[in-house]
Amino acid sequence: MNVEEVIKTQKALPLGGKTIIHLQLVTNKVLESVGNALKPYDVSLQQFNVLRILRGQKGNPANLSTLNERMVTKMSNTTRLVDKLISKGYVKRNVCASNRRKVEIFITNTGESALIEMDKAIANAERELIKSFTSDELKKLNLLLDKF
Amino acid sequence: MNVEEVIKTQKALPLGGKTIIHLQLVTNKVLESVGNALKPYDVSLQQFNVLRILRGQKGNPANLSTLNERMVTKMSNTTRLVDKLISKGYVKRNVCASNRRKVEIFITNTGESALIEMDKAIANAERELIKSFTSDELKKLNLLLDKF
DNA sequence: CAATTATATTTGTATATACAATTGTTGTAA
DNA sequence: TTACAACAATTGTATATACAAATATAATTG
Repeated sequence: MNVEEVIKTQKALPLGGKTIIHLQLVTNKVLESVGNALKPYDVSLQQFNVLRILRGQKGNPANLSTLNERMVTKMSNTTRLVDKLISKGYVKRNVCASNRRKVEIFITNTGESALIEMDKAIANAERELIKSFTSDELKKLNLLLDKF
Repeated sequence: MNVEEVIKTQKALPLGGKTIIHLQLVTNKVLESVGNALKPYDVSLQQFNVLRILRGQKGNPANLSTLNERMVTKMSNTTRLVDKLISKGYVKRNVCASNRRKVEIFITNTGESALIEMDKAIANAERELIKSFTSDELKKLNLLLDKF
């Protein structure tokens, strides 16, 4: 992906600015590809992400603040995101007995099995995205990204 | 920026998936920082981007399709984005005389001087974002991003 | 030259996101 | 024990974005 070509600019961009734009373009591509992979399951990347977090809880419930902390993008209205997952039957929500301010959110069996399918789709999309990288290059890339 | 720490996961992520998440996290940070830099000028990153494209035209008008092609993120409703820039007095729009389907969009003098201020703010934000990088590292990062 | 197709933009609508205000509950200190 | 502050989630509202449909103009073709 050549930045100058994608945004059709004739003059070379300064290195810093180019990097910033480059990151945005690559991330756009990633989000589009991953979003498409999830389309058949009618969930957004955020929703998928929440399902994965809930599975990671291994039966223990998560409350909203926990979800918010662990999501890739914080979005303040996790309530409504969970509402959507509930309406699809993928998660359940109870008021926490010991502290009625909190809620307990669980993934359902339906959610778990749907998630297994989504995992496959996402794995394919990811494999396709990084197909030009060697494992060493990916490591280098992660080390560089760590510097941000 | 340590991915596992940010999303508070205990187990190590697979390299490919980690890279994908890493890119999102870094880009979130970039967008937040750049967005904050533009806040005093009451323009979004997209709007700033359009102003820069128009300046690059050096007096020549741009029509909507040209803008769309050159924007970092395509968004289909460039009309309304331009509406907002017009309401701020930063750009002007005329119907193209030779082809009445097209519009001609120009940056105004007000827009040019505002843009100079925004440039400074963006340059500061970018400098801050990439402060831990050597120029060589930035080059390497761009080469790796090209592989997507 | 009338009808059709292609082009360029605009508009409508649904969904997503950000931010602030509100509600309900719990903890705490006078 | 009654205020008051802190906490957790929810709701309201404005703005942003994505996608499809509609409008207006121009080009093409029989």
